[in-house]
Amino acid sequence: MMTDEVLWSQAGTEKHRRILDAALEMFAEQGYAGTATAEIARKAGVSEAAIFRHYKTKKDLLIGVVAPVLRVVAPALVADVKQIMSQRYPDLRSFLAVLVKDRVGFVRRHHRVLRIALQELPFHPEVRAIVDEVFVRDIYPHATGTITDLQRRGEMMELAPELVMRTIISITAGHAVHRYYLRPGAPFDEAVEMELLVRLLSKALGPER
Amino acid sequence: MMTDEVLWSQAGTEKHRRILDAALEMFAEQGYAGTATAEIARKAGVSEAAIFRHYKTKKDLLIGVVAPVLRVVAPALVADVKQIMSQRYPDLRSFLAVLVKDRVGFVRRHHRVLRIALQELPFHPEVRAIVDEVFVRDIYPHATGTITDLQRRGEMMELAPELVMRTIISITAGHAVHRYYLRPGAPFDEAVEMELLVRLLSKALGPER
Amino acid sequence: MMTDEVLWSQAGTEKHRRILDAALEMFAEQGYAGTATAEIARKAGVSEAAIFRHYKTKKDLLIGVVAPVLRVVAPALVADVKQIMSQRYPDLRSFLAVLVKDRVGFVRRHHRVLRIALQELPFHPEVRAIVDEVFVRDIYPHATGTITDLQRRGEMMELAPELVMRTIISITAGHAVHRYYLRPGAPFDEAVEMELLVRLLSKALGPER
Amino acid sequence: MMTDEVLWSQAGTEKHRRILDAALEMFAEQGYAGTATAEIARKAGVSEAAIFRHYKTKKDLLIGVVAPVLRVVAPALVADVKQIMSQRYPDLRSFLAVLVKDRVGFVRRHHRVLRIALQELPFHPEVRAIVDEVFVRDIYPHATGTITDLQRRGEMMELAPELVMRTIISITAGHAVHRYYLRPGAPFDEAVEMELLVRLLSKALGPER
DNA sequence: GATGAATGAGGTTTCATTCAT
DNA sequence: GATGAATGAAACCTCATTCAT
Repeated sequence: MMTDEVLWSQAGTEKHRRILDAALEMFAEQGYAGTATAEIARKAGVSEAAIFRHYKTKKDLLIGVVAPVLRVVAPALVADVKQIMSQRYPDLRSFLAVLVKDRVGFVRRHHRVLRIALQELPFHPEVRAIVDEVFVRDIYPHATGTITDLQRRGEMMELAPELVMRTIISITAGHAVHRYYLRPGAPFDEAVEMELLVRLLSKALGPER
Repeated sequence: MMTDEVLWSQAGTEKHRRILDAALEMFAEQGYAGTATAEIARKAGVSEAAIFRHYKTKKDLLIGVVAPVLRVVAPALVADVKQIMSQRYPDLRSFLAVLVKDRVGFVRRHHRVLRIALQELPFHPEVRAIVDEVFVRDIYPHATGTITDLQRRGEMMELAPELVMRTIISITAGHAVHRYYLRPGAPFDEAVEMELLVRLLSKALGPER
Repeated sequence: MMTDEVLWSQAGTEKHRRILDAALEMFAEQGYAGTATAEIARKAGVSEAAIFRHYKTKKDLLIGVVAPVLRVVAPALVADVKQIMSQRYPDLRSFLAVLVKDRVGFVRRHHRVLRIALQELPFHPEVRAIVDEVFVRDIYPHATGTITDLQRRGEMMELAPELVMRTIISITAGHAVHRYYLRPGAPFDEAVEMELLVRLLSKALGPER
Repeated sequence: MMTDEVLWSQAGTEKHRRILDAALEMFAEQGYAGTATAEIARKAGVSEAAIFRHYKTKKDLLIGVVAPVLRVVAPALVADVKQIMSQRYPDLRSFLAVLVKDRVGFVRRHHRVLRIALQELPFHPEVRAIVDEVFVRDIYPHATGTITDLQRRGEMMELAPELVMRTIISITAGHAVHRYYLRPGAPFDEAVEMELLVRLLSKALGPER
């Protein structure tokens, strides 16, 4: 089960990796502005100066934590989606089953980075730019094609692709926010929850009677 | 149309009100940790010391900004919901139409306080406590009754009330997040969006075929 | 005998004045880059934060130390010079006697600020700008008039006023540099030195045989 | 035309030379305290560690930059002066012509090192020691001899040799300061300026009428 | 012999909070 | 009651210097 820490491809040294791990955890827990570089250094077991050797500023460190996941990992997963999309499914439900499973897994693996990205989105133009870029360039175009295809085949209601995406994201994210943000630590059965998400989305987005 | 600033019932003096207005705006824009008390004082046109006359600490000020809306206003609106719920509707759709309109209006009026509450939720137990309290005490019980009633009448699919609520909140919040958080300033037609929300929720939550 | 410290007209409070005094002394002794704000604070007997309450940055403090003398005091002395210039002297020598005495006194009173100004001149455009401004606007024009007048009366050799000034300044400054910079603390007789300066300048600038 | 960089006789390797060149330039431009060793390393195209292989401390590097010029080059030029002095001149003016030309050339070739030496003089006893040593041991004795000789021959006014030297240095340095320090980059005609210096010095130091 | 990584000490600046006036 | 001044603590960041590789 790949976790965020595995993908510090930029980090050459062991200490560099520890810095990124610590920053990831602290930023997710306390927010960017609420985390002191000294705390990160302490948690990483390095000197503060070591942080600033790798990142000129604290904000560069934030970018260094958030960017890899959004820029390196997201597109990789988009490839999965493309592969998912390129296949034929007997119906909308089977398609959603595969898609939702993939997305839920993505969120599970990267929920801390995603939390940071969302939390800092309104405060840092740089973070917003990365999110925009990934969505507009990598995700949106492919999704549009698949959605219109499903609609042409009568499997999905007529609705602007953008709104279809927003609906899928809303329901999936609602689940994620509840799980990781509002009730962290609460027990839950991922398979059951996923089955529910698929059911709700199938009904909501299925063709109108 | 009532706005956040109107409800500083606690604020006796003009200055006190200006402090709360300034804090509301800065906390929403820059986050709690990213806002200096000096900035708030400057924006409010008062001395920093004036802030600390009314609030012992900066965190007290945060509570002073967030609590009124969640504690005073939310229950007031719950009363509306109760009234909404107590009526009989020809079908699920008409019910959702009224409910969604009410909720969307609430978010429109208080979106800055809501943003602060959500942003600071994970960092301040005090804020989380308020949100929990309002939900568990005021909203959840009433909603449960109404939902089971609708299900008994065959208007709504069988699903734990908590999950029904989460679905309604997810889709409504997804809309709000998009509007106020991801694309602030983008033009949009509230009536059309609300109609869409109702349509999607009707389909998602309607009885299974 | 007025000293630098007297002219902190900008300093409202006792502590503010102590900050400027300490900064003046430390900058003169150790240079701008070689002086820590903590040292200044300690010497002034205030907290470091107090410094940054009055001056946004360390460089602003430098300007705050240098500017008053160059901008407020220099023009005041220029007025003296103007008055000196407007009188008639029996010969070049008596004129130079008055002028040199005035200048030497100025340097004696403000040698620390002048030292700072000269030391930091090449590193800070702001300091250079002030020096340029004072010279070009206040000193150069008046001096030009007087010099050409003396030349018309046959008391002074023919030479571009700018070069006359540079000669006067060179010899006077050479004396000052020796006294305050190269051999600080060495005993010396100001009256004798001044008499020598006048003698050399009279000969150098007198009409050619 | 020899420049500073040529005389790094101590520098065995190419890298060592590049370090000294870079240090010379940065110290002259930004001052010793205002220059980081990292900047020097970057400009020299070597690692910071390389600097500390050659010089134990940053201050040692300063000495390594300043000392060669003052200790190795200055005496060499003193030899020239000695040779200049040992000749007979028809009058003071021709003597000064040769001397001034020599000195002005020296300053032109080494103005950056001289600037550093002057700038750092008050902050580093080591630098002061070198300057003192060169003056007291190499330059002063020879100059004294020559000056008294000229005075015995009636070519020069009666004045303590030290003061004669200070006068020559003041006027020459005034010219240099103007050229390299106050108005760097301004166009000027060295021959004309030198002629002026000789004229002024001849008049100032000539026998009294 | 050279370097990239690392760091302790210290740099400037900001912050929430207090207090004399 | 309100404020301008003040501050201790801590923020982010830089520096000269060392050391494992």
